[in-house]
Amino acid sequence: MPQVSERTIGRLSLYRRLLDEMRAGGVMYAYSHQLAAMAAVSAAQVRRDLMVIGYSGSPSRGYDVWQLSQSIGVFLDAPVKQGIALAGLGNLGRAILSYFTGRRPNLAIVASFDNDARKVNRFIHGCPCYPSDQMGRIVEEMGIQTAIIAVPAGSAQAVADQLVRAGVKSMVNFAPTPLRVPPHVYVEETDITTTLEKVAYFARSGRLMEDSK
Amino acid sequence: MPQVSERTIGRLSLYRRLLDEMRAGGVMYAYSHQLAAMAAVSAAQVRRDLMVIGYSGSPSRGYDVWQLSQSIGVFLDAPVKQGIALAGLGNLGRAILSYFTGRRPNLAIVASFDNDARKVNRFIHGCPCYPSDQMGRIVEEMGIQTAIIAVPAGSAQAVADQLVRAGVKSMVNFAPTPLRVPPHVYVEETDITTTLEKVAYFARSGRLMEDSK
DNA sequence: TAGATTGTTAATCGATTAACAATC
DNA sequence: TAGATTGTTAATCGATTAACAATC
Repeated sequence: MPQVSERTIGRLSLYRRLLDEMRAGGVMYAYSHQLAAMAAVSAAQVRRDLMVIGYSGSPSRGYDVWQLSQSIGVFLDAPVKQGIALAGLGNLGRAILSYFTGRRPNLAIVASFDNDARKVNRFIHGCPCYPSDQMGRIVEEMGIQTAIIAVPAGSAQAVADQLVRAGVKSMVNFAPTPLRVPPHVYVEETDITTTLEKVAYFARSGRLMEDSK
Repeated sequence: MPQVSERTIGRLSLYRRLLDEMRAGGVMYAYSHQLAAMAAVSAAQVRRDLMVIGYSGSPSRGYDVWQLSQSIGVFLDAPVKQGIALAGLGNLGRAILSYFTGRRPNLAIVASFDNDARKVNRFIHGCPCYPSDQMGRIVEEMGIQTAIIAVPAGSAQAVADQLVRAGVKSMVNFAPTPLRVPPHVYVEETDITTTLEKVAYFARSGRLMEDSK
């Protein structure tokens, strides 16, 4: 398998979503420039990304929508079921859980953790919720390698450390504090305050976009 | 004011958060390499970013933590109060609202919108919730230029169109469908499915990180 | 065929890093 | 002073785009 950059992975995921929408609309073939317009990238970029995963289009008809969606799936999806752990079942944790449940066949949040006695030892959105102090043991036993951190900033680092010790290899961090992890662990930071600050800034200045046109 | 890239804005926001933590811990001066380690960038990058906003450090003591935090604020923060609209008060909308309330003095979610009769015409987390069909009028009257989209995928584009017509210039989109907007509008896409797919991919392959070391 | 696409390479572009004289 | 920092420029790196022969 080729070495694929983070951005390419993100775009492939997006292409698949767009393709699935097209397929639902009865479209059978798509040209690179159509996909490009929807994904807001260049047509050459689309072609290059698809080349990377070894998929070819036809000069006359473009890309077969269904087959391409399948090919992206082969590349992106877990070959076997891959469980995800969710730390923290506050508003955000529950939103993620309810939103993600059932989206991808081989990718599911299989265990969640919280301190709140009212949530613990129950099923929430179809997912079992365990007490936080058993997180390390359960994650290790289940062989979970991916985790979502949706706990308050104050406990995020401690939770991350526990997860890494339990064998987790990649995480999404929603807590507003950057995590320090060993180099072999991949962390995607998604901080809402930073995002809002950025967006508010561009609402005021707006110049970057104008200049690029 | 200089032209500043999207990434730089994001890093500045992060530096400020780190500086504020340091300040809370009683630290008065910070060197570029300290900030760099915490933000996971190079020291030269930190220096360059701070140069961009016109802030200088001292070769002997590094950067004054309090003054630097202030300087970043002058650059990043809204000079006057800047209101944000929130479309959709499901789990995710409420999580964003409760999380962001009171974080930034001049940046606040001042109006939220939903269809649910049980939420409408009440204050939720201190923010008024209005019926969705009045969104355009209210956003326009309040002069709101930034919006958060936290509605289901099916209605996201229609909501975005309404917001753009009402004068919104930048948005954060949490709905799992890319938005089409005029070129003068800035949109930050934050799709949780894509993020999870990406992170799960790197849990399996993990090669990108190993190679970069 | 003619036309618009494709895969693929070369050129471009921008961000990041490395290097170094100036500074405290 | 000596040492470690700083601001600032040049070199590097990687991603993106432009270009074009090959293809249907």
